[in-house]
Amino acid sequence: MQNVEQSLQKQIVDALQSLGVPSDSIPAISLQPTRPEFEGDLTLVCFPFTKLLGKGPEQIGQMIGEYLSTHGREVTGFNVVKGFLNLNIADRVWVASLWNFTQNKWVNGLPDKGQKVLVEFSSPNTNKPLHLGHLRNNFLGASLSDLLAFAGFKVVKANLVNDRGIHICKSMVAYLETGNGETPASSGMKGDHLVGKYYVKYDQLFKGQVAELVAAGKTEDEAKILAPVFVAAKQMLVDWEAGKPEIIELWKTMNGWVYEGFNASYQRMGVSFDKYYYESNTYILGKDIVDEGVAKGVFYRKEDGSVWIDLTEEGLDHKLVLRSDGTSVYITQDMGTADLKYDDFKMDRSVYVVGNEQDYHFEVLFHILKRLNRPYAHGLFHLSYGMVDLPSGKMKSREGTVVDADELMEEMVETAKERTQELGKTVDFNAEELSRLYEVLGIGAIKYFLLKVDPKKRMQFNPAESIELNGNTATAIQYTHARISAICRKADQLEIGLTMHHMPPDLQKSERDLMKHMLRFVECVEEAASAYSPAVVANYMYETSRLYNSFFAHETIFQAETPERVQFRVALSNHTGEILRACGKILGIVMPERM
RNA sequence: GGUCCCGUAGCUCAGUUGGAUAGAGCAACUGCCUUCUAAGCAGUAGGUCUUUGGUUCGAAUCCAAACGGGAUCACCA
Repeated sequence: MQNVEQSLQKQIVDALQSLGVPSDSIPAISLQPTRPEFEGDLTLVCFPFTKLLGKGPEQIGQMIGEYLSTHGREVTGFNVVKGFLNLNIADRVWVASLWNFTQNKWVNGLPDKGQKVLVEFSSPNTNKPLHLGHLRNNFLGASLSDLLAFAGFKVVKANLVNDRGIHICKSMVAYLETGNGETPASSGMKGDHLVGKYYVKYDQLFKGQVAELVAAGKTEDEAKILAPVFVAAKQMLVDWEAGKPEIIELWKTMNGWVYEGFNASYQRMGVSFDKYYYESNTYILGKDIVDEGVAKGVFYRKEDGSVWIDLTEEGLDHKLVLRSDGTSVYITQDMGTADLKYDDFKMDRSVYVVGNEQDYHFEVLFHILKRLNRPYAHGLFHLSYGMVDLPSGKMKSREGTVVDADELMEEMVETAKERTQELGKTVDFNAEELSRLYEVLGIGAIKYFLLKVDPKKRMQFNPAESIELNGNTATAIQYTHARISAICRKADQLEIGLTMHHMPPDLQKSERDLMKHMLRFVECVEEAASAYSPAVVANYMYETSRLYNSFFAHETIFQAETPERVQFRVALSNHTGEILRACGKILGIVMPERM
């Protein structure tokens, strides 16, 4: 498509010049796909030229149309409706473009861009298991990484694990008080779920103790500070920072259980990392940057010793970067970690996949790093995604409305299994093939469901209805791929080549529509990469699948009139399959050969 | 209250560098499996693009205000 458009754009510029428009006053020419209700393939909007030429848009359209059909080789006809010049493009141009597309092997990835991007995502707390919100984060981060890699960036995937702090101590306190030495092995529970159980336990203990204290005459606020489990958790945090051996030991043990659990979840999710950072190591970082900032005059110190930055020039307010007691706040260690990442990887860009509730935090962080003249400051990007809501609104752990990631994955794989069995097309699959298929379908469905929506937007998930397997879903796309694979298998048997080498004299509408869309693949990937949006790829993939299905339903492949036409349609199918696999690779969705 | 984000079919979402009569899927209703996989295809119905004003040849898209929803504004992380 790019070739066609570029060539036409040049011709249009020529046409305008021949009509007497000076070349330096010609605006950028943009062609758009012709709306289906009109005849034509590409449309030029002529209104912008009316002032340049002093003529009406229809007249201009007529003149440019005539120029293009007499001077160029692509345009075979045209019509002008109001100010819109609709151009018919010769079928052989589409076929040649697609051939060129396949020759370039763009379905394997775009040329190297010579830039490195670090993508930080997942970043879980080690006190509870992953939930639906984490799934969105992880799938976004993983697919963004694959998308950028596909688009030609060198990508580093980083996970900054929040493995310390008061929330971890809460689980530990509850475990010490009520755990009776329970372990994942003894309880049969996944490690992260076991630790999560004690985090919930802590909350129960805490509430009970607060109620008792209130009954004994304390105010609510006093009670919250005096509750013995809270006191114990705070003490434990102090002991942890002091390196008290038995606390460190317990911390390591319980975090170990959590990591085992997380690793199992990550594996099922198909998510992996190149680099792990741990807050237990990074939380001390950043204080030297505070000193540096004070010395440079970027920060200022108040009489009480606290350090601040004035961001009123940027439209924000004054922000604390170090407490009066000299301890760090969140942003202190984020400054330190930013430096650390750059020291480790010297990346050109750094993406943080973090929920939009932290928009303000990252705005502040990025401003600070710019003020500090960090060399990497201009490559920072916060991929801010919306939360996943339930029909009842926000997920609330206290109300038990959290959708657990492991449970959801299990349920969807089960749903995929039931549906597959109902349809009964997999009788010759062995047990291993079946379970792999259920996994691919179930996990794919969740991924697609979460990825097809623009990351920035909040989205809704209804747990009562499991994720659809019909319509705009991964399953339907996977099904299209399985159909294509069947075509390719049959073609193989008949010894028909899978790569395009025959040019049909004319195209059917469904063939042309599919081809025009296929030719937008590169453009789609580039757009998705620059928008940091896997959703662009997901929508493109669905449209590809839809157009193929339409082609598949309207045209016969192996019964086509001539052997050339059969070969062409086989090749068209095969190349569609390549595109679906490429999109699937970007989104982390496996395309099965059969289903 | 300040700042930021969002508001498109009954529901879930596309479409937003300004272009023609705003698109899919689900749900509802009609057709299509003796033929390459019907997890599909084709069709019907469903819209004052929250509202009002502005910018212009042209606005779902840009600007302003209002209304509605959400987030954030900690010496929390």
